[in-house]
Amino acid sequence: MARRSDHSRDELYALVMDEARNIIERDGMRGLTARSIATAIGYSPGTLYNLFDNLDDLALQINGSTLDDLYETLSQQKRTGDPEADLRTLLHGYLGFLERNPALWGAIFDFRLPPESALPEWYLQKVRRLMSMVEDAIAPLFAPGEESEQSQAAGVLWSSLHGISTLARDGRLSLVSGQSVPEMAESLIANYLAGLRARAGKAAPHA
Amino acid sequence: MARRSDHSRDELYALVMDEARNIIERDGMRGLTARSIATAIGYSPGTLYNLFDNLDDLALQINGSTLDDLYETLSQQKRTGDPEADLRTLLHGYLGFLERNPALWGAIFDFRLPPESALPEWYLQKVRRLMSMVEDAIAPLFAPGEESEQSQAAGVLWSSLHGISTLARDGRLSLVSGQSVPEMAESLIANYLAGLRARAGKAAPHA
DNA sequence: CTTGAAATTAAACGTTGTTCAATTTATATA
DNA sequence: TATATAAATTGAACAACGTTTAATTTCAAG
Repeated sequence: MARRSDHSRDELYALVMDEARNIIERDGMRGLTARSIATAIGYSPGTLYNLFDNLDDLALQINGSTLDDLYETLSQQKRTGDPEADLRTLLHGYLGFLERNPALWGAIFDFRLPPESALPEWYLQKVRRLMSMVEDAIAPLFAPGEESEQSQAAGVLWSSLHGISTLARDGRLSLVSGQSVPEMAESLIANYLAGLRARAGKAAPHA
Repeated sequence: MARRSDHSRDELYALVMDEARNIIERDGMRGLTARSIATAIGYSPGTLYNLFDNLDDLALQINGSTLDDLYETLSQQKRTGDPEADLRTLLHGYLGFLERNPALWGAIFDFRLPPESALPEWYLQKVRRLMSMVEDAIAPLFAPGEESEQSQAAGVLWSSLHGISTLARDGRLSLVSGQSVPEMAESLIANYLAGLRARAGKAAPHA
């Protein structure tokens, strides 16, 4: 019925986000309901709507913060300048993150906003920031003026990796004998880079 | 309250499936509710439970039939025996299907069953059957005894393609200038195959 | 013609996301 | 310090959801 001073607005926001993360990691996206969050933190469902537009907004905030987390993790890695080595470093950072936060990472792709509505710009920027890490790693393989090819290649690598880990998560890839995500991802990187290098060897030397 | 003879059991099943497909293609997975299907076909919600275990089961049946549709489509294509050509044929069959049934195809990946429960065997077989088409296409690149590498490569190609089209669908790939799904997919195939061929050139010749 | 199984429904239950008037408190102003 | 204003919180309500069940009607078999 009334105003409380248990938590500041920011504290409450953090409280909600933390509890939401707990629930997602425990019960998946299906368990994330307004009431489950509210009762867990000792507030009423209505309070959530003072902090978030709706549950979709809340989910989007969660996913945004997960993207930030991954970015922070990968940012602390060292780069060598060698594309394959750096890509593999990124890969294992990514896989480690995925292992530590499987459901939280899965939530990024479980979440679908209502059709016709697009992801907000602030969210897309977080994705772009991650993808440009890949772009930087493969930069040595491209000549000046090939920025478009470079970002396309980064996009291919990024989304392919996403595809591999996503299908693996659903068990949709438990097909033949021992196909592990790291193995498949390594295969992707090694072979795709080989292709890129071959192309560069033929086409690049002009300047 | 009573038995009707408007439709046989099979007719009713088909009626439900068709209407479910309509709804998914119009409103996405979010619009697929027991009541929306039932009222559209002039039955009551309860009737659905005479045909399906629950809505998850219904969704799984829909997705299974979508996998079948794609398989039929791809099966009618001609193969040449050249891996790259055949893969590109498969790719464009896939992309065409995706263009004709965007939401229906998306439903396959939107759908998440409750955690801890796995996809049924009959469903996984439909996925495997599709993936083995890729496996067959790249067969010439592998020597006898390399079946494991071959199916791994098929898995990589399949899930990477899935990743590309999925991220594109959500607008998560509209990043830089003109990155189209076909372009990215072609890049994936061309470069990954180049890598495979290079490897084969070095390692394969033993028999 | 009777009997039993199958199909269908209305109604109900518990849960969901979301809104809103009412209420309490904190803060700013005079 | 008293008072007005704004903010925060809630319970209660609403419509929609998935699902179950008892009751009812019809079909098919004996």
